[in-house]
Amino acid sequence: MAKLTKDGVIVFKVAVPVPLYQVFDYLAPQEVERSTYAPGIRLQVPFGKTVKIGVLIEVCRVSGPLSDKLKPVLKILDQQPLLSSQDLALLHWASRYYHHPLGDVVSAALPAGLRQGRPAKLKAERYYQLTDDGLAIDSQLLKRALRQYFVIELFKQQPAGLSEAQLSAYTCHWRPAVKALLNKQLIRLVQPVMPPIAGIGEIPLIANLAQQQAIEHLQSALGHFGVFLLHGVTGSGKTEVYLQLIQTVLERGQQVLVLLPEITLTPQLEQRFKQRFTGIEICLSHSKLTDSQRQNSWLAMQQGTAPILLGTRSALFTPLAKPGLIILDEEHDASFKQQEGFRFSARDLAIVRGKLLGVPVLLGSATPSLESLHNVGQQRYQLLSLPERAGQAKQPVVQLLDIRNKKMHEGLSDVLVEAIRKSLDEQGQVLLFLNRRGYAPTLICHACGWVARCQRCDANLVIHAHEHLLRCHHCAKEQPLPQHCPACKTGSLTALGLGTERVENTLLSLFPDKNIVRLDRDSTQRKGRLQDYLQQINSGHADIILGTQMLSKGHHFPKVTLVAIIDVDSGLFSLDFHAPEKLAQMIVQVSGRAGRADKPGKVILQTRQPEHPLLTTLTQQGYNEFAQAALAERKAALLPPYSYQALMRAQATDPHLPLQFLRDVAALLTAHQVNAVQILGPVAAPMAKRAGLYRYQLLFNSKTRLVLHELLDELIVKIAQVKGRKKVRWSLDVDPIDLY
DNA sequence: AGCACGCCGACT
DNA sequence: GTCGGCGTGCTC
Repeated sequence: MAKLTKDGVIVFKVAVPVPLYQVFDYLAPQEVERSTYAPGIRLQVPFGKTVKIGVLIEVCRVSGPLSDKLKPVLKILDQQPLLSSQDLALLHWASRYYHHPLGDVVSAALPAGLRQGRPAKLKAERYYQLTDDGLAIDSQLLKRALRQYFVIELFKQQPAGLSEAQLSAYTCHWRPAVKALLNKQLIRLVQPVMPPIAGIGEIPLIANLAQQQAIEHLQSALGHFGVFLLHGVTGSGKTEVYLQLIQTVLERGQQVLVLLPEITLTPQLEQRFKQRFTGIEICLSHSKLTDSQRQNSWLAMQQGTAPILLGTRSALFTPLAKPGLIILDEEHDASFKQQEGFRFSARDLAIVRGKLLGVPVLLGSATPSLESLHNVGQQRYQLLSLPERAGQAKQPVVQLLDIRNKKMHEGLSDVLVEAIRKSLDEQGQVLLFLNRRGYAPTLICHACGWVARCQRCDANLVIHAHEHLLRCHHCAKEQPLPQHCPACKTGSLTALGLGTERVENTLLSLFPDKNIVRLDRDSTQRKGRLQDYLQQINSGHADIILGTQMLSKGHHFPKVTLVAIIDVDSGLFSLDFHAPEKLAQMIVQVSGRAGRADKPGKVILQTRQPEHPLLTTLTQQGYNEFAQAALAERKAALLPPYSYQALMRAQATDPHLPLQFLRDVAALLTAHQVNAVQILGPVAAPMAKRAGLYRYQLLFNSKTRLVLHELLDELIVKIAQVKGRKKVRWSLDVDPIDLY
């Protein structure tokens, strides 16, 4: 097998999708032209007894003796690189930083189809045009089929024809209408001849002074790397800053990558983009799309045929033919961190990517993460503030409501009930927040104290009264709601605590003539249900809106005048040092739903801890003061961002195995490392058993990033020596955000 | 992660 | 005597 020629042999270094910390060498096919050797192309290679699709990382000319293990590449799948050298540099960086195998990292960057070796062809766009009949027809005749009417009107405005992507940009659900019109021979399929229409739809809003300053500052920053934190209170018009800046980038002929926490939860933002950039193709990439839709968005950006991509965290890796700007909205949101497998932070990698591409990165939030604020303090990021609400809207008034020794109606104090009544009398909408779905979190026997526990998790089962069942919120296991206590057979069972279902019942009896909408994962599971409810809320049909976390993300409810957080205390006592930050962000985000338009808003926080410093600082002095205080605490305790952490987790059905594994791992550390880096554990995870698996963890906390990463590098190599490594599932989480 | 090789229990 | 259990080791 070994070859040695006068000029040497060409060897390909290939990233293969296996969890191994190395690249693999292959003999290059002799017949291929030099031009196809570029890194970033996909290759089919033999791997063990199977065949895999890998990505070419490096081309080497080797003239010495070769290892006889080398096998030849089977097939070259791309003529042009799918990933540019900057894309590959980002993946390399991520692989090193997160100590994750490069092959896996490369896989995460490719859409499923390309990963499986399918051709990198953008699906040919179909174009449609009016026929002579279609041109002549009086569209009023189609009024009975509204979609068809709307579509034919569109075609009349665009006599040159429309592509599928353009139709999608104008309207959704156009396919059945187009099919019907084709059948009626009012439109026909034509050869793609048209360039995409470039025109700005909706006219930009008039920006206020702060917005204008932010826009101008950002416009002047285009063309080179820089990180900007746009801190805009809810309703201050961050989106308008994005839109006007994007317009400038498009005019420069460049592309924009916009990352959102959960795009399915922000249809309003997508709508605003479509309205503003009418007729411009806006690509989407999120988990609700099919693989082929995501692949098409990926290729359209990679080839430069589309200018804007809106996507969730994995869209970060989408190649950009003409990169101009990266925007990451709601940068504080935890869903930018992948929580399994390759545990990357899309926010942190966006900054690395911006640097590699030489483009600005814009982070936006009403409640910036402590890390980002710290980076502003370190002058690594530039702060742009939008301190006031756009238009007429006023900041809401926040009240801490002490409910100790107060009369309660299933979690709602008299004072709160009166406030709700008053707001409803004044024709305002009321929004109630309770971050616990189901009827009640605990089912307990009044006679013997038995509690309904999940058999597979260290957790109580939650009562879901409408469905007559008990459900575990950690493993999704369900069982029927028992009628009698399974332990003592005689005792009566009592529901302990509050969930949204229970509060909904209370509200129904307190306000029988009001329309109450409950928004949580249970009530919105059916497709289209969420849209339905949002429609009811925005049309003013809903009087009281009750919901969980869902309410704090992205939705704007302009008619809401009162917001209440029913149980703010439940967030005050977590072990995780990130908890206060998350609670403060939640409170501010939920509060931001109040009084967005002309009506002033009021926010009530029910608490039995009215003196708690987090609550008093936040409500009396605001988020910035809270953040500075929280950062001071982190600094005193030497916690991130003043230290650097990594968490190794291990789990197995037998509790002994992960514990022993992590002990063996800890034993691999040198005396020097044990001195330099704080090592906590191994200990059982806060929820030691979950879905039948016992979980343990080992935490590393280091004053310097370099020392931590050197330790992890050595550890990863040495883990190969640990006997029990195959009997557990282990993972390494760099910069963990929940220590569970 | 796959996949094969390898050494110990209940079956046609 | 075999079929198959999953422990261990390797993949250019």
